[in-house]
Amino acid sequence: MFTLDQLRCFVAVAEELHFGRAADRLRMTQPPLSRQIQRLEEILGVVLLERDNRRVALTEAGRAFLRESHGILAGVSRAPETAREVAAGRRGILRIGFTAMSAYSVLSGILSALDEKLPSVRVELEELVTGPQKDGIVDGSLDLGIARPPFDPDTFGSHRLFTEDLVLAVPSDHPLASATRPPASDQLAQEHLIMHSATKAWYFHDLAARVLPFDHARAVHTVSQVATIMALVAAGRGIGFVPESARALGVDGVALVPLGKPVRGVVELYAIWHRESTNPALHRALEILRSPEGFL
Amino acid sequence: MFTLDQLRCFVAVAEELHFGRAADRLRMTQPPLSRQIQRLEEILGVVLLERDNRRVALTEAGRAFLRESHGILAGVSRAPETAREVAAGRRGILRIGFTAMSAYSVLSGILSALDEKLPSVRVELEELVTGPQKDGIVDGSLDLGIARPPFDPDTFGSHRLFTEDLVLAVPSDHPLASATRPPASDQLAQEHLIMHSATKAWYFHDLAARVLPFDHARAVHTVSQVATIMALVAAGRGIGFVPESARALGVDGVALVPLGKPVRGVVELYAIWHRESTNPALHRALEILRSPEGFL
DNA sequence: CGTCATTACGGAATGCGTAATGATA
DNA sequence: TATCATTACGCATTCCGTAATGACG
Repeated sequence: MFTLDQLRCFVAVAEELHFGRAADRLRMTQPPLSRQIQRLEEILGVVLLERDNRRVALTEAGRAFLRESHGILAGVSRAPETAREVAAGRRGILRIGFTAMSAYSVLSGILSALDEKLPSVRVELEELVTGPQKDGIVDGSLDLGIARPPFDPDTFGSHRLFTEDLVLAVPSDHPLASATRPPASDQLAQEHLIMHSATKAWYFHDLAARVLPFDHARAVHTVSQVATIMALVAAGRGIGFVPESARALGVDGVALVPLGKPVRGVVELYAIWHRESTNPALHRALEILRSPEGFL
Repeated sequence: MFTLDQLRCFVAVAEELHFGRAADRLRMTQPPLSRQIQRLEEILGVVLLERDNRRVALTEAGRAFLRESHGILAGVSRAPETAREVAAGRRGILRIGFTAMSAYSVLSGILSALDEKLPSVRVELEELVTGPQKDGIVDGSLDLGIARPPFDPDTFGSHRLFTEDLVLAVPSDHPLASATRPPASDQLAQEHLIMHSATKAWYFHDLAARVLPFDHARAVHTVSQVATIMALVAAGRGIGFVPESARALGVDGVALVPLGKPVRGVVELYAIWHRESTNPALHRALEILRSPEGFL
């Protein structure tokens, strides 16, 4: 089979149509150039250049081979740069898992920052709750998760992206909506409570339970999505705890009431990744997420 | 710069993820394979394979470089075959010039035959009268012409493709249209004659003049295209000489009247080419045009 | 101690450059 | 006779294969 050097020799001669000038361009002398062309033709079994002692011209086959050669050499010069860019994390694929609610807080800022700082990194997104995100990171199908704590620090690296308050979602016409002070426990005790699922949304479930010890019997619905709580509250089925970013959902007929100091900043969102990931694009992305100016 | 051998080595290892099996597949021993990979990584300045004594895995950069390598090697294996096919005339470009009238006789048959016998030869068509076809063939912008004689046999190779009769185009309601015998010279002498241009369509001009010595004063129009003659005859402006294939134009109100023995087969159409053309596709095409079964 | 990647070393082949040849205008 | 591609030859480099080494389970 022919070599890349033979290709480069042929391209030079084909473009110069002169062995002397081609050799000059290749920083070599004519004789080895001549032999490389001969050898290439011999290997191919095709005459590429019609030449006598006065004139050099391409045959039709030579023209076709020249086109192919250009393509090959273009690939050859592109390949190392591509590999280096991937190795440096400036190019590649970053598969990100995110919780539905993060789309209303940090996600768009993260995506904009990645787009700006790592334009050649392709980002693939998948909406998943925290559990499946961890699974995906462990089995390698995800590079980065945007998820709720806690995480096993032995397998996951993590970085806190965002904290927000837990607030109370009540119907707009409810007395609590126009109260000037945070509601007291005994005020809440009288309300129907729309709870998060203890299995599918245990993060919010546990958070709410920690903030307000409550009687499970009063839970009128058990849902897994924040947006569903908002809809049920709007429908007058009860009240519920939601993160403040639920405000971005813009559900009519729902007011979000602050709960006071104990729940200030208790809702956390983390970036998580596999500690042993070798994806360079991930590490570049983490630098950006951790940088002082952040991603907003 | 790296070599194709290094690429092949890398691809084998990347696909097998095992130096021993890869070396086996490449019909070589492990040590040189190991060194080739090391050398490739050194040249690129990038780690392509994560390996310890038990496990071989691709890095992200390695995955990217593997994709590029596949592309390069595909080009490398395609290029020689392409060159050989072009050299054999089974692939390439054939630029054909043709006269407008040939589109009503032989052209479509020729194109079908080329399409069938030389499917990988791309045919480019240009409608030109004989003069410019010759120019194009001489300066190399055309490979094949479909033109009217004569040709200088020193520069042009030629092959007669088609002969047809010269016929008389008359209005359908003209007495000559319903005559049972070819018109005599004195009958024609009384008619207005629509003549071909002596410069742009000298072939038909001379042909008509040879068949029927006539008085130039009686020429009422001078046109360069057969189709124009047909239109003028239909409009009742006179009569004219046209090749029989003008019937395919299907102009209403025009009857084509035979002229008798002296003009049987006098209209000729030739394939012409440069005697020194080196385009292999041309020679394959000529084999087809000259073959007994022809191109119809 | 067996497996598998890597290093060490000797021999063969490939490819360069200089010098000579040949062919053409 | 000048130009330009090609052949001849000597030297350096590269690369293979065999043998030895080293690390890990």
